[in-house]
Amino acid sequence: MTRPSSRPRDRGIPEATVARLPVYLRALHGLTDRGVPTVSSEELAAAAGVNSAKLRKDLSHLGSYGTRGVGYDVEYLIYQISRELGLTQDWAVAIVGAGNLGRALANYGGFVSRGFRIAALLDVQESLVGAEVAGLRVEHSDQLEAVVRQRRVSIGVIATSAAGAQTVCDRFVSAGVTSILNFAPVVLNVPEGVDVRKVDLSIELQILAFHEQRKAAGALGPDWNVSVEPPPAPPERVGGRIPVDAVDAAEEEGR
Amino acid sequence: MTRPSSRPRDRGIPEATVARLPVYLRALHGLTDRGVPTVSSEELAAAAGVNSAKLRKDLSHLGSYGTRGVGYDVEYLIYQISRELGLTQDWAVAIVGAGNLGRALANYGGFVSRGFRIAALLDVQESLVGAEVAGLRVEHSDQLEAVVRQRRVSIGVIATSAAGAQTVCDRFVSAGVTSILNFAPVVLNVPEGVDVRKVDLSIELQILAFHEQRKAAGALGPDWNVSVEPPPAPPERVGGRIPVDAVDAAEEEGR
DNA sequence: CCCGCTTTGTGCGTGCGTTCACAAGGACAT
DNA sequence: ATGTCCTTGTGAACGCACGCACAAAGCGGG
Repeated sequence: MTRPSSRPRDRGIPEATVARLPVYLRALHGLTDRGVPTVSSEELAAAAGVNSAKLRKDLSHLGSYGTRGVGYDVEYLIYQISRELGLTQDWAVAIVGAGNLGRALANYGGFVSRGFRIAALLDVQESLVGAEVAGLRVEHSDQLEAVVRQRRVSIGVIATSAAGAQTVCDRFVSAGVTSILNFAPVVLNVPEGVDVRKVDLSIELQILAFHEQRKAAGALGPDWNVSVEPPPAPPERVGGRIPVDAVDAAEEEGR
Repeated sequence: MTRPSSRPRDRGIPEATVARLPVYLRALHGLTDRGVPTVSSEELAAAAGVNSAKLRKDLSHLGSYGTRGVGYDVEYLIYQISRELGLTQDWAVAIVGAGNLGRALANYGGFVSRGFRIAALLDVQESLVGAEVAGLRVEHSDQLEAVVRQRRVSIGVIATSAAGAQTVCDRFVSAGVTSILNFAPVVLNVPEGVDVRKVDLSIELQILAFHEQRKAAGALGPDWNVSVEPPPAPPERVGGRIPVDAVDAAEEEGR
């Protein structure tokens, strides 16, 4: 302790910690709803599904907001975490893509309750423009730049198909958006200084499948999954840069 | 190298690697669509948005499937990764919750194209039962256990509200599901041996807000965000278990 | 057959994240 | 005022992950 006060000693909060703060916040909100005034690291950790030592270390990065022998004041801790995450101000969010996912996002209550305000819902498809979703009128994507500037949008959400995502991203960036949440299954290219977070629904399923397979594999012995289908063409190399039309080595029908 | 062959030398693949394999897979599919037969680690890494050394190390965990001086055979690598992830078999998935999110998931093409088959879409709400979504008839949640057993469901997706999530989870588990993908904003309690992956839309936004705030903070100097609203009641402790009405010690305003 | 070019596969150093275990500190009872 | 009890905050050890940089290995040309 170099500082006498209980201020965040260091502005560098580990990424891993930042990612968990919202979880703690949610658990704390649950506690206030139940009228709990004070919570120990052990209890809060259980509610958040983490190790209590990890929780304490995480919280210690924001400052010394607990009372030894007692625990943390729930209300106070909520405020401190919210402030650290920047949730004490409200953030204007624009969602591009009013398909199933875009509509689901617009209707998602978790946004509004955390200081996020859906400033616009945009789509290219004419038939969707003008429709009302979650109290919002769907606007045409042409309006993207105008909307971002006029409504002070600082976070862009991409809920389009993979094909259109990069274009939307570029337009967000050139309009001044520096934080983007991407649901499209593509790797976005952005300049330095722009943050992109990715949520890929199918990736999560694939990770689950991997573990599920492994559980099953244990019961069946190793190598149980080789050749469930004919192993498609082992390396089968022929020339250095074979042109596309060189489809001579047909081999067996791969997969 | 202890093994002469090019089989996965070690069955322990790092989690971080597993999480990236689906990304590589997607990039590889993009390459086949463009007719590219062979790819170097440098190119593939660029397409996947990672470091090329990391990519090579990741792939080395599955075995030695590249050719030095040439690169990787796209088709072959796709097969190997797919097999490792368990995508060569098809997985029956049940989605509970036919709200906006549930419907979005059912319509999401990324599932089917990766070996996942939506076996059922369930909801408690009577008004939704019977509706057709993505070629599926919405069934009542009562059917959960029956559906899981009869259709060999091995992965459960929870797209309900926070309130119902734990119940649905418990029912999945007791019906024998050991892999769960949770979209509800709660920490699920599951027994040993059950894998849960969590996707929380609002957490991602909160992480973005944190970084966005930090960018803005740099320009405004430190402490710019203190007291944008009155700092709510510093610890204000009095007794061990103070009733809500005990509000006396104001202290100095802590922070 | 040999040589040089290209790209893989990996040994190794470094840094981050997690966990243990305990000293420091505050509250309450006596 | 003092001692006991409880919980925080953190020093230190450990383990995983990342990235550099290079040796090993295949390919094509001469």
